[in-house]
Amino acid sequence: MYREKLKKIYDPASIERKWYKHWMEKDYFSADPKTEKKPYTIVIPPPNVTGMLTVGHVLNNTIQDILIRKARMEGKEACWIPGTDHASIATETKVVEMLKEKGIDKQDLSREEFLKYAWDWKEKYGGIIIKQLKRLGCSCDWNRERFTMDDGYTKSVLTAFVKLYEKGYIYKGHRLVNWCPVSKSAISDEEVVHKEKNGSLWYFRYPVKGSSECVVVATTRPETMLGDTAVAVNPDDDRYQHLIGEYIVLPIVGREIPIIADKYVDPQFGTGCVKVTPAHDPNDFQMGERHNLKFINIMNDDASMNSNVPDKYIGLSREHARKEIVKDIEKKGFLEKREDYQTKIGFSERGQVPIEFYMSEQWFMKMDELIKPAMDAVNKKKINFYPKHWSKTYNHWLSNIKDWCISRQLLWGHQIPVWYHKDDKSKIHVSVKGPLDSKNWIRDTDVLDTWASSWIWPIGVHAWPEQDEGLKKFYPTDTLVTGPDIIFFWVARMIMSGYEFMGEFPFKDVYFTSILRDNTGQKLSKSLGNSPDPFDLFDEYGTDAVRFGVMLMAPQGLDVLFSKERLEIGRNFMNKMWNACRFLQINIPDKGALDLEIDYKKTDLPEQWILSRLEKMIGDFNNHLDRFRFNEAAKSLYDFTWNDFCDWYIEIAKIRFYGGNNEEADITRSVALECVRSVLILMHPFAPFITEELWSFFGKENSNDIIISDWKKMGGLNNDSAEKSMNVLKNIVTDIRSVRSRMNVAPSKYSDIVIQCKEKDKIFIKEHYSLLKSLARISNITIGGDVVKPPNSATVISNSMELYIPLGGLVNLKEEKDRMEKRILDINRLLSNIDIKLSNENFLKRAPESVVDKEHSNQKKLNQELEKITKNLEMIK
RNA sequence: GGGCGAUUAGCUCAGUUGGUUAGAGCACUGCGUUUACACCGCAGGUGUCGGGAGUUCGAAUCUCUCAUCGCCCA
Repeated sequence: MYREKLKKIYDPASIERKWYKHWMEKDYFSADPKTEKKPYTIVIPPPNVTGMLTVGHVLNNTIQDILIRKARMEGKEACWIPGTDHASIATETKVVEMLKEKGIDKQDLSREEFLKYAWDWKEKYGGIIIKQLKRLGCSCDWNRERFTMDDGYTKSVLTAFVKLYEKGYIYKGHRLVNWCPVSKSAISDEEVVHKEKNGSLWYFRYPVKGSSECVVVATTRPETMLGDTAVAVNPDDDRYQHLIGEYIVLPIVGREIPIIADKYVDPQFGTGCVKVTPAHDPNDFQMGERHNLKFINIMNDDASMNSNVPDKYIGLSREHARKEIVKDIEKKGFLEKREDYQTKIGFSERGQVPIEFYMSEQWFMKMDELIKPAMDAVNKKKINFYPKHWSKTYNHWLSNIKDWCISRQLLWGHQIPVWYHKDDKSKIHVSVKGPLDSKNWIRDTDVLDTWASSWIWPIGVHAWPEQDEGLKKFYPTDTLVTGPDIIFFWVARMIMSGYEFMGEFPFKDVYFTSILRDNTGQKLSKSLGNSPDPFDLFDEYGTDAVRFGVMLMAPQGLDVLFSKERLEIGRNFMNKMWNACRFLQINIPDKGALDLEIDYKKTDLPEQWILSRLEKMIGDFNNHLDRFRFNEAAKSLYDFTWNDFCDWYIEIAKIRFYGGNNEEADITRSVALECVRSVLILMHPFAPFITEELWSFFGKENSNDIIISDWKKMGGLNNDSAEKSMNVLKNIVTDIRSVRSRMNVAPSKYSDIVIQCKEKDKIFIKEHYSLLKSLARISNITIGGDVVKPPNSATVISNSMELYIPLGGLVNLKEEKDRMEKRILDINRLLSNIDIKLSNENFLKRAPESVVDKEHSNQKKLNQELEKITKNLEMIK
């Protein structure tokens, strides 16, 4: 059958489009819940719906695609469920900014009006990242694409809320929460980023009422003094005993506040006397509760001063208020001193401004029962982490967990399914559908934390709480691939919700990807502008090359310094593969040759060797993938293909193809085809496009597309003795080339060679004359036990044979001598190390026999070599 | 302060359960355009495996300790 020829130049762009379209048309990606086949499922970590693809996504999604494509080829029902996340704060922030540019203030819009804008925004930008994932080659089941704010998913989220509410796990409380003054919403502990900042510590004198005495308190936040409702000392602190129970007249404000005794106060720190602001500090909050203090909230939701402060400060920003307070305190003589002070400040991850501790009414989720099975899952290895050291971080977080603040004062998200009766606010209704007499009720205005939406992703992508066939077949999933930065936000919480609602953990293995950094060590991120656009990389190198290059550079568990240059290795490899195939194609006659079967009995040493190497590579490759060592799998494939197959076997194949023996040539064809096909199969998950393209040329007649071809496993072609013998030949070839290169013999010239060796070696060498002659560029070989060294010849000892290459005047005796002397030094060093071992009785007694044998045989080999070199060195002297 | 990780060739990094004459890519040097590939081939040089101690017959690999750097949590 006629097949068209491979193009001389490999052009990634055209074949990428072609094959993705083909796969979609053939519907290879969709997963059938009705099949008998064993499922293999992954749910994508849903990217932000309005996000763009980053190099991090490339890494993460390539790994998932590798796992899914491999599973599909292994005959499993591979199901990769894609989708996007509504990313409450991030999206709302963007929409608010967009509105601002249009001159619209969010405050002036109703909920419905704002949501209309937000959905428009989502429609406009929502599809981008999905298109990008397709360009990357992801074989997701696109029929199952989900968005966390779809109706079905929303129903799941609200169901989860209602169930937990009914169980008593969700409650409303008036508490101090982390407050982001930019988004004007509560945020969770995990969304607060602590940063070390240079600040000041101010010491204020607070006058004691009815006395001339003052106490000195220190603070990093002077403006909060407007909300002070006590001063506290340690009950055992002798310095202040007489003041406990007395009152302070708060400067500027004039409020009288008590001096209380509380063990929380560290007498060693500062003056041992602290101001207490219960409405703006978590520790002070607790003291406030213990001592029944007043809670005075001094801020608006944007962190400006509210009407609970003296008139002149009302409306000032916290920064401005701070300056004014310090100025006024100083003016009134209450400022003791100011010191430089390093302090950690919590920043809002999204708003990029310092958070406030702010009193407000919020919804919380109790964690104490939910965490128990979740900890168990990882500790008892029902879920395995790769790399496993993340389980420590996981445990530490879970054992220090506090109740989760799940409400957000935002509009974009899942509105909390709680209704308050218009006539009696204390009457509440909690359900998915809402009250029947809805006109009598008002719904809670808050939305859920995005993570309280996405924590049910593995079940919400199906129709949970309905037990639909998708849920039954594809839950639990098999592997989760995600970044370690969301281990708390998402991974831990999915484990909790999965067990809570399904009684089964949502996945078996969690692979934590590398974090990509630039060459200064900074994390690649869009906001820093140091992340290249993956599309530029695809254009420049080809998508397969980027996928392969990224997989090659990302070892399990370590961060990666990413640079474009490191992708070149991927590109070069694709080019190498392409050209190796082209070579093969040129040398395979059109008719029937593609269906040649290997007859192992007729194979010669190089064939046995390359098949054995292939066999080992297949074993290693599978082994690495089973342990999620993607970089090592890629490396095994690369090494075999380049160093064994291309550098040696193809060169040997040329001898066969051009040698005129058709039977030999056909054996070579069958073996080379086996190698190429195996490599293509294993390589397909890493580089799907080029392998499908090449497979269309090299698959057997009428074979399936590679994407659904059978996976490659070891098949018993291991042959250690062939590998050993072949290594002898390869060493001889390399040694001869090395001599020729050193002596500046032109590569185009052929030389003669004289080999002095034992009879056994002579027989072996004679069998492989043609191979040696061709690979080492030799015209005549003289071989035997009694041959003599020709004059003016260079010498090399290879595998206990002495090789002489007559070179006439070309021999550089000085160089020959230096080289031999250097080698003698090396050998002596190695021998003395061996001597030390072999003269150690404990080594002989305790080391395994094979190790001792190896030392003996090395010793023997080295001694033989030493003897021969010494002899030859004598000859040149 | 607690936890985790890193430190191997000029650079970027592999190195599985202790036994290799410690590897790769890039960079560098020399030669080369032999009909798969210059995104190539052949040949070549480079290391006290961060310091110190310990366990062991044997340590890049295990333990302890110190140093430097990074990340996470308080």
